[in-house]
Amino acid sequence: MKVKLEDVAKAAGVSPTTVSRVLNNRGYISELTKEKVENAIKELNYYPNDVARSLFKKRTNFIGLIVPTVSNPFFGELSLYIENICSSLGYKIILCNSSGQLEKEKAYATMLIRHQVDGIIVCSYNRGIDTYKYPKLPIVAIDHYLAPTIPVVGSDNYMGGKLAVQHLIDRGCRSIIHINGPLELETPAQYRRKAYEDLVDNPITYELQFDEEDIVLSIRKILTERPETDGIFASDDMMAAACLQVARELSIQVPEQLKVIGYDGTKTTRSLLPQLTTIKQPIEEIAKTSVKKLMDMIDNPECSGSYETVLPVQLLISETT
Amino acid sequence: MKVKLEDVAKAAGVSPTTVSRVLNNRGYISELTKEKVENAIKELNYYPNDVARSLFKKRTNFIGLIVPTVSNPFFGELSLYIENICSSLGYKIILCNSSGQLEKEKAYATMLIRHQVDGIIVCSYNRGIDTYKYPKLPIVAIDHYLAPTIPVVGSDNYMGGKLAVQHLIDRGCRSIIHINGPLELETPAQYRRKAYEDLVDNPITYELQFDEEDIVLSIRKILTERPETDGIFASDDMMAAACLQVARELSIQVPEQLKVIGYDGTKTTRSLLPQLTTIKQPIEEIAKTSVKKLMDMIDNPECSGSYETVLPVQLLISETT
DNA sequence: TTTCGTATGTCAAGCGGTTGACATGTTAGT
DNA sequence: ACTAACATGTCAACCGCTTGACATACGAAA
Repeated sequence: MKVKLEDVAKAAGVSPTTVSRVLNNRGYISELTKEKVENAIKELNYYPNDVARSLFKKRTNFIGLIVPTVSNPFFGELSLYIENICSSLGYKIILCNSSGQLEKEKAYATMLIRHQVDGIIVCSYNRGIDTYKYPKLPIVAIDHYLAPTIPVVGSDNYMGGKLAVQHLIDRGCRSIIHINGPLELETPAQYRRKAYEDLVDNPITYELQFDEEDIVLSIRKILTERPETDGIFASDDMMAAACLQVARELSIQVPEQLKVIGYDGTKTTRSLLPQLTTIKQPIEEIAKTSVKKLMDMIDNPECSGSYETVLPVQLLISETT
Repeated sequence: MKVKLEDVAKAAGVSPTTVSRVLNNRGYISELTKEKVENAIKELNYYPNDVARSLFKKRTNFIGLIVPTVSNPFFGELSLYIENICSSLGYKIILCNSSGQLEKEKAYATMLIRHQVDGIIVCSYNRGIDTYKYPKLPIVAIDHYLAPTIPVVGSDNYMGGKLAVQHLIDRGCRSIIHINGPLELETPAQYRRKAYEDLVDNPITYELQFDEEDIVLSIRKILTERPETDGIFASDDMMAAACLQVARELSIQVPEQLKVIGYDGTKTTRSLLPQLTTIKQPIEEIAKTSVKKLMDMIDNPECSGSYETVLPVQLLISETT
């Protein structure tokens, strides 16, 4: 049987209440008693049961984190920062990889509520999940509009798109295309596209819907069909990498014949593919801001605060443009 | 106030016991009652409190996952698979990024025990954390020897090292060095090094201890000091990428003058740096096996099963060798 | 008619810890 | 000697749900 508070009390020769007092630093405790209790805890190898504690306190110190997949460098990095910050604040992360699937995301949201999480950070695709309307559950969305009442933290996507496209134009590109994934529906990321469409005369946007192999396939098709293309603004670095790969296959010289710019600028990308010109998102800032916002909402259930936070992005020029 | 089981009972005009029966599919319930209860649940927007349930059941369905950092593609991918599999089995993941720091890892282990996790999967560096000796807590380690009793799942590191080094030799390298991080102490990954040292006449292993910039710095130093080097076996793809970067800086032609082989072969690396020759670890298999093993231990507290599982690796030849 | 399986209800204990109320005793300060 | 502050204890309620025990009905099969 597991050691419980009562056992500690017996071993220390004090009452359960006293042990609880020591554990929670409440009321009056003499140094002596405190030591006795602490010794008993060590000797019995006692760990307080946080499930019981949570039940009583109605506070679990759990935060749900829903991302499409942590294996993507952007979300991986974001998750790392979010987890680190939360951990330093005494919160724990329940990790959910939704794969961008509505059903999965719904199931995760339900699970999180049942587990009485204190709040949720969502950076996944799907709208209209009623679960998010659960009374006063603090939720922060990263780069996605979930509902009119849910605050959004993200980077300046319009500016990012503008920086990227303007850079391609400055480098002399005349036939620029834009490639993005299926992710960008109803998200602030649509502003990247908006910027592209605002800056370019005959904007052509490709929306690639499938998994990786399909993406390479699609890009090959695009580049073959539109050989005049001399600039690609990809909506993330993985897409940009796929473009570079296809360009190599087709013996298209980058950056001479074709310039490619990505988006995200994660550490991983910068390590593995430092040649890639890209727009760097302030991932750590996004993490900090979302956690801070969430904490505000948790501590202050009514105050809504600013609805949308937009953080600055940065153009990282390298060798693909 | 939150809706509770009792409220549902009232709304449905039945007893709490009956609601619980519907919720848990126990005992006799007529279709009619079931419907009444389910309707009440929907109308009241009721979510059962899993904290209370866990307390009673002494089962949380939580699995702790300790990794150095999910932002590393290898651990990110591993975490994704582990989470997906667990999720499909009704388990939730508590994510812990230890940064390889002993103190952090200890704190995480304690936290997980307090939260009554049903099991822990560890793929972090540190040995000798007493917490892992907590009575009969099911633990599986990935690629790390934590304690004599804790089962280890990993890939065939010796074979991986051998494949890598033999490949370099076959490609004509005569002066091969090995670079690894600080991670490889007391881990099966040391066998990669062992293989290297077994295959090469004058083995020279560099252990890089610091963060990324330092790594690039160190590699630059190494390549400058040992210009005769014509082959590098890096202990992971990130290191290999750093080598490639430095080679470019120093105008060393890869693969003509220098051949580089990495280790891990994650999807991310294969997307961002498809040119890299590397040893591919069976990440999904590692995830599956560890989860399965953990589940066995959870369901079957005594049975220990095989202590070490070794999964096959694969040489992916590309353009850097 | 008896008995069994079905369907529901009431009740109370329990999971492990927290907390407030209240009692009692010890010190120290005035 | 009297009052506070300090130190500890007992007791019971509570967090929300589960479960076993037990009671009560109803219809159907034996």
